[in-house]
Amino acid sequence: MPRSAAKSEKPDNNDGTRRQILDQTAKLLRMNGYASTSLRDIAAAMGMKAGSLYYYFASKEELAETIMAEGIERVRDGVKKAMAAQPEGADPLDNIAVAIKAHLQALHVSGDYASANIRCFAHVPDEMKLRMRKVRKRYEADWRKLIGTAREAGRLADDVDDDALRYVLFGAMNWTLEWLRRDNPSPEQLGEMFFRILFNGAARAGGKS
Amino acid sequence: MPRSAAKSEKPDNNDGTRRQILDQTAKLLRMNGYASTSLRDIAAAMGMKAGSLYYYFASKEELAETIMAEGIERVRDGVKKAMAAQPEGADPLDNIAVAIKAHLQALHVSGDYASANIRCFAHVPDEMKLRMRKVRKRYEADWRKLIGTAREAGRLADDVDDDALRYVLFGAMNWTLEWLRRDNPSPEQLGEMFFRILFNGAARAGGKS
DNA sequence: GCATTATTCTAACTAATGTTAGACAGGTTA
DNA sequence: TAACCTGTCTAACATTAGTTAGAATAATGC
Repeated sequence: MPRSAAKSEKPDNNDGTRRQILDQTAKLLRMNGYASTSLRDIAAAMGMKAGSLYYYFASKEELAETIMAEGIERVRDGVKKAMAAQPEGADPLDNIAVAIKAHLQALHVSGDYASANIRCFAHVPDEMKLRMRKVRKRYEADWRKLIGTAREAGRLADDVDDDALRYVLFGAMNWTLEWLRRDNPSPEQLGEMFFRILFNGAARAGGKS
Repeated sequence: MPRSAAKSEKPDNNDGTRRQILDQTAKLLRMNGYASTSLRDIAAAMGMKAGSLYYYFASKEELAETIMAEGIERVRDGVKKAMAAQPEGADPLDNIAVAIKAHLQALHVSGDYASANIRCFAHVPDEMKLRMRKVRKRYEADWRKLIGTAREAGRLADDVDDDALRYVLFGAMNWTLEWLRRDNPSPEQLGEMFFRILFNGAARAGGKS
């Protein structure tokens, strides 16, 4: 009898081989990208043969899509959990600072899934890109809300565009994948500094501009 | 007799077929990435056959590397030109604002080369990545200097780290490739807003934090 | 017009890719 | 023991990749 619950034909338990395949593939996708990661590479990392992967996934595309979608959801969950731990009625800007740290944390600590998403998105088949955009939109909506709340609370400058602010935030955070090394500052320190720059400004106060 | 000058065996003129190949390839690399862009795709876009490309380039790698290196150099030149047009002794922060606009301009107006670089860097062969890093370092040094000058002039806040500021800048600017559409604000408007946020801060002045 | 050079094509080669069908071993159930 | 299911492997398939050698075409110089 299959170990999985009685609802599905294919194994979808999160503890066994399937999860290991996802983990290994996420790592490879993050490092090498979509097209350069072959099923034989993945199988080799698992100590199996390429054909065996089809017992768990219908195609390379399904495998990759599972990882990339989960990547966003993990970051989303990380941010959501961090927000839930915030006291009721906290300063909206504090909330954003916490969200930035949570996002960076999820991205860099065991963040192969999220990294795979960001790294592979541009080069993935088109239909898959469409579905992925929907998942991204959901996370984007979370940030819209975060920023919107700060706006309503009068905590944001009048001449700052909310969309532009969100784009700058995402850019600063996700771009860390391009350069962040093991010996770099921790996500906490980094998030602290990012918030400092983006919300208080890098210019010395009382400058002539 | 070859049309090119007498120094080289292979054509390296910038006006003919070779340049068209580079242009078409840059567009494809930007759209589809390194591994998903085949020499047959490139040849088809040129109206030629794959084998013919080898008359101009020794390998796919050389072709891609030429484009990616040139991509950075173009942005670099764009910023350099913009800086040269600045008046002597201009405010260092003004210079940075101008540099941001120039970078965005180069990235999005006929910016297939630079976009190809950013899009493909992570998935390119390792030795090539090493060489590319050197080119990137040169451009990075330009920004180090820009920021360093502002720092020395006392125009930057004491508790802002120069490296972090540079990373945030690069992230905000380069991440626009992930979302910028034709109907979005112009590079000038965008650069204006980015500078506004990053240097004056998104928070309303006189807030409680 | 002839020889030479520049440019492109043809046609193949090898290696690698995603994918599939069927065999095999091990354990489980009856 | 016999039947069955799970997980893996074998071995191949069609396709596509980068690359190459040599033929074919077009332009140029004398």
